[in-house]
Amino acid sequence: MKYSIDHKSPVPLHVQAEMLLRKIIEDEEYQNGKTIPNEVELAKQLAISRTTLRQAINKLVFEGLLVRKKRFGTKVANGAVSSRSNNWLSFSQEMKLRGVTIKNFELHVTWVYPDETLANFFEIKTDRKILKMERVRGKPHEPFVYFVSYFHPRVSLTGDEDFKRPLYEILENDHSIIATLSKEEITAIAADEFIANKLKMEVGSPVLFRKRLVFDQADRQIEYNLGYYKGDSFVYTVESSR
Amino acid sequence: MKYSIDHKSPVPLHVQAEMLLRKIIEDEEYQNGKTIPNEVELAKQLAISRTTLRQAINKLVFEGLLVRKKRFGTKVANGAVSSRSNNWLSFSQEMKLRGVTIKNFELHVTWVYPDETLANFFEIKTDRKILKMERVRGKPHEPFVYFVSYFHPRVSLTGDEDFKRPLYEILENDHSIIATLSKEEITAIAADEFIANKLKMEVGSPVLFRKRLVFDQADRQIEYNLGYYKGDSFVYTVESSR
DNA sequence: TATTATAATATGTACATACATTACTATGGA
DNA sequence: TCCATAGTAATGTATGTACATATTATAATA
Repeated sequence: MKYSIDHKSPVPLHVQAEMLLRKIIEDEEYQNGKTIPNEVELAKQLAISRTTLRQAINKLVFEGLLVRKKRFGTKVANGAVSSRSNNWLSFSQEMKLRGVTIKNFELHVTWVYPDETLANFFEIKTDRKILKMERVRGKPHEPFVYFVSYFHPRVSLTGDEDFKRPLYEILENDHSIIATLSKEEITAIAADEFIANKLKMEVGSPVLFRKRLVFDQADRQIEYNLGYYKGDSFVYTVESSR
Repeated sequence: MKYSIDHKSPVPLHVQAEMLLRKIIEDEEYQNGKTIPNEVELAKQLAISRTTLRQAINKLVFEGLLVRKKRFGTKVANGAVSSRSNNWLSFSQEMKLRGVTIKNFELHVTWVYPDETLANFFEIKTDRKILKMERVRGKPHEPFVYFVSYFHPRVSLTGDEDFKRPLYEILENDHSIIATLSKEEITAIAADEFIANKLKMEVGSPVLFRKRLVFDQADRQIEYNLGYYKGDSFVYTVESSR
């Protein structure tokens, strides 16, 4: 059998089923509207109950990767290919998909006192220093994002870690923090002198401004992130479902 | 009892439970980190099985409105207040929440032949006319969005319907089409003459440009929507989870 | 006092089962 | 030929049950 599940593994069956379905989704065979095996059959093949399988399928339907249709079956959604919970690709991964090689060619880490807004968001006092990270990304001589991130003290970054690795990887592997929720606000602004200088563009040019609040699995504040994206050269994609 | 479920209603119990939970989420009482009643207890109170209740809770956890914590219970997520599957609020609802009264003060409906891109997206031929809808929204003398929407022929709008009602309501009630997925691309651009005129702003001012592809529950193309939001005066919010 | 078991309480995982609903398919009669 | 009807194949809804696991509070012990 092409796909199977390990009943002795400590990984929950429905999680294994979910991962397995993700593989199926990436499988060429199922890309062109071909339905995946029906629930009853697939459950039997994997030797798990239909209920358990359904739990996994539900999650992917929620993410918009699978589409159910009564009597017909369940198929891979239109354009689900490279999706994989799209919002959560890190910046560098995102860019890689678009065939752009990205470098952090300016990275600046400092410890600062938070202002009112920050202290309030993190629920800490203003005399507690936090880590501030600034990054300019893009190709040298052609930057297109300027990022500023502030991290909650509980993340306990030293400032010396290797920030060339994706940030979410560092958090997951080294700090066991899994970011699960983010709230974002996006608007268009005109570049002021500071930003224009960072992005090597003219003052007044259109900039996509994104504020992102990142929370962990227990809904605790992790990161406060501001991004200034050079207009035109950057497209932000969102996928939402209900 | 404050909340209850109607077992005779044709509405599925888990859907009723979900709606009920949404009410609980909006309830002041549960806003400040207070846990909602535990699953076993709540299921007993509502006279439904724990499994069914869990189905409803899961959905809201997915949406990021509820947070589970073993031994502690399930609580309303940080800042879930006005969320309610945020992405899917219609424009006017969204604005209402922010205390802004919105009017469609310019509405223009025509039938046009699709260009290559559109025909390709809708999977129709270029000689098949489709409905084009243009809207300027905001307060009179202070517009802040210019929308262009194209609809797939299967939506069978006549062009004479009352577009003062929210669009998704029209689709759901009158056409039994439920939009379930949208893909969006957002970027910042400088207003050209046409847009500047529509939004009563200067040429070159920053504009948030949003392209939105809307699909129905069966993953079929429904709407192709372009939005030009006046910079600064509009903030686009996104909530994502994994 | 400090440390270590233990109990209690909530969610987490998993199964078997039954019947409902939907939408397509085939069949049979007018 | 056409239409009504029954069949059937998939997902949808719902329950009852059992045990696992994580976390906190409390009690027992060193």
